[in-house]
Amino acid sequence: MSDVARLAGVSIKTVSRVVNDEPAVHPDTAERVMAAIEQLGFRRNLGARNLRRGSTTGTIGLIVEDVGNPFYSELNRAVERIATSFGRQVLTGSSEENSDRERELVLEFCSRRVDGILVVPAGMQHGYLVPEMRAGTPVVFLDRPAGDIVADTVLVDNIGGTVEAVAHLAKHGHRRIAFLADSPDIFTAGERLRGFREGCVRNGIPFDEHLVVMRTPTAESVGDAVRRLLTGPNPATAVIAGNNRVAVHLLRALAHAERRPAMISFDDFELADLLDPPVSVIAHDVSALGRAAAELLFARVQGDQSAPRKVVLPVHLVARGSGEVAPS
Amino acid sequence: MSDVARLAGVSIKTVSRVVNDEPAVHPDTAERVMAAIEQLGFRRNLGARNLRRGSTTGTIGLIVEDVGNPFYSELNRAVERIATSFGRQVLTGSSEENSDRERELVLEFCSRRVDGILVVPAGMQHGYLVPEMRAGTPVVFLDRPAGDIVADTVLVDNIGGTVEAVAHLAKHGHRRIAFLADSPDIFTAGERLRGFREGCVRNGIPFDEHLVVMRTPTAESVGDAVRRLLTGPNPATAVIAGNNRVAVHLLRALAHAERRPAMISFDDFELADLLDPPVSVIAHDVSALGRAAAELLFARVQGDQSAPRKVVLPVHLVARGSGEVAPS
DNA sequence: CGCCACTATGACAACGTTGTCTTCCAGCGG
DNA sequence: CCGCTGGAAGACAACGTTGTCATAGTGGCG
Repeated sequence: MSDVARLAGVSIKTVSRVVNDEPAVHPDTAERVMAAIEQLGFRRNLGARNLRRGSTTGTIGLIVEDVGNPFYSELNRAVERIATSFGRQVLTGSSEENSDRERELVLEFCSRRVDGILVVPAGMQHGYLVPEMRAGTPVVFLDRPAGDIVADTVLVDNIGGTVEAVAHLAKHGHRRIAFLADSPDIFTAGERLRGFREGCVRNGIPFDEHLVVMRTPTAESVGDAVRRLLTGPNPATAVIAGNNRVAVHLLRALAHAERRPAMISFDDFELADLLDPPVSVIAHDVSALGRAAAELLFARVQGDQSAPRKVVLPVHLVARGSGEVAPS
Repeated sequence: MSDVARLAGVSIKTVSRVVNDEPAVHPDTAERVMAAIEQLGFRRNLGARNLRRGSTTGTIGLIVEDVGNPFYSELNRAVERIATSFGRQVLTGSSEENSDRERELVLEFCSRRVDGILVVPAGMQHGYLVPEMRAGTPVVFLDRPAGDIVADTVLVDNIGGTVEAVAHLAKHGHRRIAFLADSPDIFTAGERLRGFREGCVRNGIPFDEHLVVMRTPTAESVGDAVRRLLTGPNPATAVIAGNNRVAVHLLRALAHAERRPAMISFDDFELADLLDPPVSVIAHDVSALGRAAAELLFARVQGDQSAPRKVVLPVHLVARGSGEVAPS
């Protein structure tokens, strides 16, 4: 800036006035300054500006499990849209389902003085956030709640959705329904399991823990589960996939099976409708999830001091065929 | 920091020494300072630190068309991995295929003094980048080249891949091959069209521009194209989809068609192998694309001054069935 | 002609850090 | 007892901005 000032023959303050479109600058002077800016390729340093003004940095942080997972990237996009509408930029990070990494990312974002943080938490302990939140950084949890603190949270109806899935399969005659989900450490997986139990109870289906497999979904883990649950003397006739990753691995494992069970996936996913048979899903609006969380965050950023809110978004069953197969 | 200093009964500089793990601080003093930091929830302001030290901000910018598109989110993830390994954070932004928005994002990132920028350019004019690059912000273009400046670029072999697709279809007897791609303004779409022409020439297929449709892919635009190209007296017997978005819309448009053409998609996509028939694709390693670009960027960040590089990554045909259908 | 109001500009401090230099004090050898 | 060394800590300036206040010039009005 001082280079610009020297070149334009004005003081540094006048340059500041010009870049900030302040009035009270003579048009000729402004012209000279602009020319100097152009010539030197000057660009004001936002970091210094924010420091001096004590203003917000105009950034928010978003932490998800994996920005490459279509579910989270859709979330990311929805958040970005809202952020853009509020003139903010988004710092993203993948926690890789590791609570240490989550913590590291959050604290790093706080050091950067983001205006707020959206987090799909990996861990169950969030005490480390208390000083940050007290210091004025709003935090909104999405898809999963905070472990041990009260904070704004936006979730989907995990239990209700899974209950509905069980009911749907029961209606089509299934009595042996398998439940394949991610590790029970993950909130959504645990809740969906609860919904699964509840659904069994409500539909008079005896809950059989041998039909439940909860592990980080990989081709191997899901393949193993499929072999175990769907063969033998008393196999499952239907499967509920606890999330989109499980569903994809499940589909691949079933691709060459001689007998395919009925199937319902929690989470919709691209092309589910074009498979053969099309995959029935418990769908929810991922964009709405991101939007709701981001809007809540910006309300906080703008000073909303009301009590922490908990929002639960609805889910709905989309019957496409795979869940309507009768047991054989 | 001065609050911490006051509480610990030391000078502000000593606090600085403690938070920076500098030696020459008495253990007892350090203890007192740490306690004060804990008690006050102090977190050092990275912005101020970077300003004072004149160091880099530890962030890079990534601009893609749409962070929600699985192709770009995979790219994003690969970039994030490299960035993390270099201790950097990633600011992301979606240009929405709008060159003004691209420019805005780039300049905003520059104002924030990112250490470097990765961009999948939307526009063809990048003169605005010259001052920024001269000022020392490295920029690497990925998936598409810069319009009118020389800069590091990482691409995939668009032409070669499409030539291969045509050859494959020709080998299975197709002579009327349609080419459906995104708007010709987009570099990759244009290159793939060139590959398509070249493939036709090499295989003795007369190039028929009526079989080429290049428009932003939506359900409508692709649906229209399908109706036009695949019905009538002399329909196409095979289709090449110019990218993953076109492919998805194409599949949906073909879902209920009585006669399905052979099909090959440029870009692999999730579940392509599980459709019926499985979709043959021109695959390339999206993660490798992001990795290569990010590694090149960090080489520049660390002072590599060599001439701008242009990297072209290979592609390969994955035959799964949809491209091996004989013409009817 | 003197005073005022107003416009255009600049000097200076401060934002939260950290690098440099200085100060203070204890311990030690001569 | 003196001077020297080295460890511990502080004073101060500076990073690139901008808010506040001061200053210089200009034109109008009584």
